[in-house]
Amino acid sequence: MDAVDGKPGLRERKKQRTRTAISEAAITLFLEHGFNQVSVAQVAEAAEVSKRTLFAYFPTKEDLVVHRLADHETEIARVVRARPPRTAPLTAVREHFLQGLRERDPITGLNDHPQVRRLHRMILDAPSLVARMERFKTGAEHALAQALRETADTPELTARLAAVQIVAVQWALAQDNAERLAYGEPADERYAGAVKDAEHAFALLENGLGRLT
Amino acid sequence: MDAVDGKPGLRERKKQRTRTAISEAAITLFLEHGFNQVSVAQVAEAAEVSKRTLFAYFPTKEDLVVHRLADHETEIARVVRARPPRTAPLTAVREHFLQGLRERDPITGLNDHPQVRRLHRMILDAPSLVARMERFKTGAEHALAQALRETADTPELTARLAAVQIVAVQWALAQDNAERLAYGEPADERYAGAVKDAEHAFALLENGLGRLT
DNA sequence: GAGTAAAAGTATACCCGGTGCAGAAATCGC
DNA sequence: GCGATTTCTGCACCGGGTATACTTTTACTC
Repeated sequence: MDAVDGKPGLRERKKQRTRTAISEAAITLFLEHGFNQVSVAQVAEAAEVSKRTLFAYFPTKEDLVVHRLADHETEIARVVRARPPRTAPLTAVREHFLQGLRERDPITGLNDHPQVRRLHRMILDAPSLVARMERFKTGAEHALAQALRETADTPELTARLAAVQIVAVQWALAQDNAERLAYGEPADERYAGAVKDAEHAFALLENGLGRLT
Repeated sequence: MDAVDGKPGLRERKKQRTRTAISEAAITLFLEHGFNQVSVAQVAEAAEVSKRTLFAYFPTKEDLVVHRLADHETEIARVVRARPPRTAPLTAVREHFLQGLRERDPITGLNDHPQVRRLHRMILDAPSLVARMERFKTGAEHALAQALRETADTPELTARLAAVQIVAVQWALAQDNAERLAYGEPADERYAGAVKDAEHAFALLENGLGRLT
């Protein structure tokens, strides 16, 4: 068995296969019966793997779900780093979010595909998953703060403050959208309002809460 | 056994005593050995109560610690509601936070009493407790948003956005202070810097991130 | 291509947080 | 005192997660 083909050896390929097998078995069962209603033992059995092996791939039950979102954790930070020269970080983030709305990126909360909605519902119904998402937010804040420090040489504290505000606002927008779709509003119908709300929110971020009396 | 004394009957008094007995046994053991190193069974034994009874008083292990902070969850909201007429909500929150700094209120992160510091360390060392604190933040956001809606008739979305920003910033300030004290800086020495940072942070909230390039 | 070190997987037993249940014990109201 | 109600308890159980000791599989080398 020469390595004529791609780089990864048999071992790596097998590992990858088991990993996706476990993940897919998990998602399937969780979507069907709910996160709390399915035990990891059942997932392991469905994936034809021992419980111990499952935990070798995913450190906790929650990771079976959230590992798919790991990439988004640093997304805002990447957007800030990759922004065109002489562009304010906030502008870059806003444009990125608006683009997400146009593309119905699930992370904006504006995607009403049944799969996405069911996933959303599943997460909201499981407190431990919600808590895990919060940790995600924290990670995004740290990554963004670092990006701000490094690309806009913002002072330490200012970077942290700006980061937590930006992440919090973006999260709130997404939640608001998702909430409305959960109530049955179609994404295409919500789109205009979502854009207006986003623009309002980013304007608030840019100009501050000073107007509030 | 007449009820010559105060109102609460024997039953209520006993319940209250058991409750504090459990809580204090828990805090003592947790501070001494660490949250994860002590099992609820040990806490129950120390409080001379069955495990089942412990869970009748505190729904989860984490609650043994966090129930003491329950009051702070709605603190910001109360401050906003109780603000003098014609005062901006943000002003009220800022003044309250500055007062907290002066009084070394533990919630500002500027209290270096050994007890407080050990508690802080204990929480940070236990992921499940950190997660629980996040839920606290969420509760504070909701309460504040409602207060803004009701006392400044801020539109729904604006209230939510302002609330998440304010809570996030205040939390970040407290964390920054606590972090520095954890490094050994005395509270009295940190005080001036903490005030300056807080004023900077609230100015940022008021005037927005527009200056950021 | 056989042999072997290293890696991956398994079975089993265990710890801990949390719950259901059935009955004992304490408190209350009269 | 006495019955009704509440509280407490012991025990068995579930599910997530880990330790240990063992077998299987892959990779490397001659």
